Amino acid sequence: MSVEPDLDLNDEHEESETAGEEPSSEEEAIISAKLETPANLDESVLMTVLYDGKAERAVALLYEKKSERIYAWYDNTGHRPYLLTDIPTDKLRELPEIAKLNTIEKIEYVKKYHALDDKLVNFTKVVARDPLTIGGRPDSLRQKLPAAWEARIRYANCFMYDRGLIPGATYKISNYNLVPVVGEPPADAATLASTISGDGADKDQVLAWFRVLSDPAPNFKRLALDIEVETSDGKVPNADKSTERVIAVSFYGSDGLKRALVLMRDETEPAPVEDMPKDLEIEFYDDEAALLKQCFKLIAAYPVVITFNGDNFDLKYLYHRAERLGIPLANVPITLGQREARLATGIHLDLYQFFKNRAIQIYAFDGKYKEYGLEAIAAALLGKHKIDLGGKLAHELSVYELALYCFRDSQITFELTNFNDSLVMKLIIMLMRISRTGMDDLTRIGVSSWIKNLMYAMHRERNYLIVNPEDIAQRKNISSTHAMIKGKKYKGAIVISPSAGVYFGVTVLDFASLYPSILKEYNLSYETVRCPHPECRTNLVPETEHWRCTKLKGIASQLVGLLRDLRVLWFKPKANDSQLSALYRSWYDVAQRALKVYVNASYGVFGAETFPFYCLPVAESTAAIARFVITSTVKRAQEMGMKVLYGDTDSLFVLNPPREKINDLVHWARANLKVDLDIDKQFRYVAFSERKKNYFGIKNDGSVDIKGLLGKKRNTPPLIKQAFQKSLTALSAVKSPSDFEQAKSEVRDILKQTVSTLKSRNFDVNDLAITVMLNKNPTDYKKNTPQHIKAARLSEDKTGRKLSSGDIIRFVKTYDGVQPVDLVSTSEVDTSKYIDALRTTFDQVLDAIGLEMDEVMGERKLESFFMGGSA
DNA sequence: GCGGACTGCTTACCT
DNA sequence: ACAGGTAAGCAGTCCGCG
Repeated sequence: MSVEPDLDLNDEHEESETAGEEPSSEEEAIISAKLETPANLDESVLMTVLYDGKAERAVALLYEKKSERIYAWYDNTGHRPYLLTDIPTDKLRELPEIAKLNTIEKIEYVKKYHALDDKLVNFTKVVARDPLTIGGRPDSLRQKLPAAWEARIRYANCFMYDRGLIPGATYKISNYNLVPVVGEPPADAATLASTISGDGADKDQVLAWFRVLSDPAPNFKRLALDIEVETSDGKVPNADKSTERVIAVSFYGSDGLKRALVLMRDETEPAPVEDMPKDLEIEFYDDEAALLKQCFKLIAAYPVVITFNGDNFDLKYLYHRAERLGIPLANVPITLGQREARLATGIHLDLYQFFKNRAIQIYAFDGKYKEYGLEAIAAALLGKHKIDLGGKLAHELSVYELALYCFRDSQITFELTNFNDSLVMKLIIMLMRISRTGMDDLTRIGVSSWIKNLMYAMHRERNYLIVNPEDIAQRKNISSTHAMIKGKKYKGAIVISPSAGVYFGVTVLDFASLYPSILKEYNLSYETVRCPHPECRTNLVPETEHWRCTKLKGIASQLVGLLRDLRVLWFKPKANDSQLSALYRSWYDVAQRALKVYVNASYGVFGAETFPFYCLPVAESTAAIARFVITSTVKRAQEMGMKVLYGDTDSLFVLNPPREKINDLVHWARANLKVDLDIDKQFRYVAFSERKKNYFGIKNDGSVDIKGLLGKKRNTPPLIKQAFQKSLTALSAVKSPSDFEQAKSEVRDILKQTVSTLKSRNFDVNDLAITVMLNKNPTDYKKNTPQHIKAARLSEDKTGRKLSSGDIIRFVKTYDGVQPVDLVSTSEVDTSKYIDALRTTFDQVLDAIGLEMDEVMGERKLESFFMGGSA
């Protein structure tokens, strides 16, 4: 059995400003004829669910573990798209626009729990034959009805939620039916499930989570690919036009495939390069179309294909190039959507999209990479690099050099999914399960959509109405605090001002996942903050006029609480449990990391208008309670005779606290504030200037923690950074107050040395480069022209290469403004600007250790260096 | 015409 | 398109100054 490919116009098109709108999804649902639809299938991972317009049915893509292939399962339950409305069925049938529609299959009453009003409500459910009848066209039902609910959910997702399908989990096909494969939960999980369910969660539900998250993922068969394109005019190749030839395509497969396809251009007798990997197979082609056909054959042979920016470049380019060369579309496994390149034969994973996700960058990888290029990410996570062409372009290489260059990119792209025991693949699978999101979507959408998807699924599971964003806004678009920052909607966290100085023996306490704990313990959710019950109105959140429900447990509160508890009480301890095999430990570690990513974002989304459950009072209450928690704890600590030096949001820096007092404080916080206070770390000493978010601390083992200081910022020139690093090394040797004189004198020497380097111009301009990232395209800076934009424009003029958002600018300050670092000579450098920068960078350290710059530099004021250096 | 006070823009950071 | 808070540098504006 096979299915014709078809373009499905699904739903969700216009009204892009509407919160809760799906990203355009129509084009996604192109299913190829190439996938088999077997009657029976062994254990398989549910990869994604799509809608097949031709078949008019949802289709699940499954990765069978045994055969390592993708199969399709078509819905055989007769599920259909629908929406809800409050118009009674008989009235609805009389409406002319309904009467004349022949794609409506059924109109019936359903009861839904309306959480905002805490009551069961009757709705009319309009079931249609296809998603476009519901939404996605100007004349769709959702546009015609005065009010509609659940009409904006992509059909494939709607189907998934109604069927309770969990992407990433294990299923099989048995006599054409899709059935979950459920493992037994670990024996000791039952006890814990009772504990967690004590908070209002259903015990079976907790056990279901255990089963799903504990099930290890297979090691997916996959193929990484990368292409190189000729660039005759020196411009970046345009993937929408594909006018230039594809000169190389390389592959790296999990099965050991290492191959490069290279186009023969002028060379007749290619000369191999020295250090060619022995197992790299190179195939030469005279005909570009033949090369592409071979490329497509390989792509089609793998269930998962990995690229780095394939959505916007590699696969897009290949598609349009194939079109241009007249390759029949039936031989091209790629289909292009609005925002992604899809494969008819499997799943396309674009790692660029995944790593660019802020939540992944910050929480999963601790901010180890700061730029989103392949080179930067591979360097940070793998310690591997692209081949340095030293300014040459790919098409200027010999065919062997080109093969090697291209191949290295495929290799590191693959390794990004393979390092650390395939951490990235596992993380993706785990996040798919938690967020109820297919692999294709998960890697392309942000956390707010991950959370939205799970929330929708939970609403359907419990027969809650999925309310419209307007329903929430109408009832509670109200704020009662003022943000510190202009343009922000409400007041956030508290930062305690430190007093300048060096403090020996500092313990840092912090509240364990404070915001999620507050959502859980204080019953915060869109329906429980400012709930409809008059009797709850006195249960006020401090500093606000919001009240919290005393009668019912909020759905978001419960969900966040459940995920938090699973992480803290189960997966985190199990990840460190030496009783368990290494395999399970590492899997549990992935689980706890994925849960952390998810749970950490769960507060912020309530303050984001784009989140369909956007509810300012929830975000505001969370922040207000967090302020209450930290201020009360500080007060309590002071009453107990402890000195609190500093604190930021959820942390307290305490001077030499006795162990018993800490224990008392921890118990007090649990009992009175319902939050867990932990010992985070211990410093031999901490040095504060009086700036907030700005200090350094030396741990007992001599390691250094630097926070917020200019010396660690990316836009500080290397010369100054190095001086700063050296000074901190000197300071890290300080063991007691009496060691300070020595360290101070070293800092003094470093500073003098640096000033003299600047003054004598005995530097490399690269060491003076200020590195800044473009957050917009250079043409989009309308309000003013910052220095890095001036430099960027100069650079564009000179090289002819357009710079764009995400690019890095390196520039140097000169006597008449700025210059890109590549275009500047030593004599143009305005050294006084750098002495100023050195001063501000060191002021932050010197303020803390009780020195002054002028004092450090001796009698001669810095200005005199400046006079001597310039003019 | 010029400098100081001010505001706003921009980036990078912290939690 | 998860949030707000802080530091810093620079661009641009307004005002006063006989």
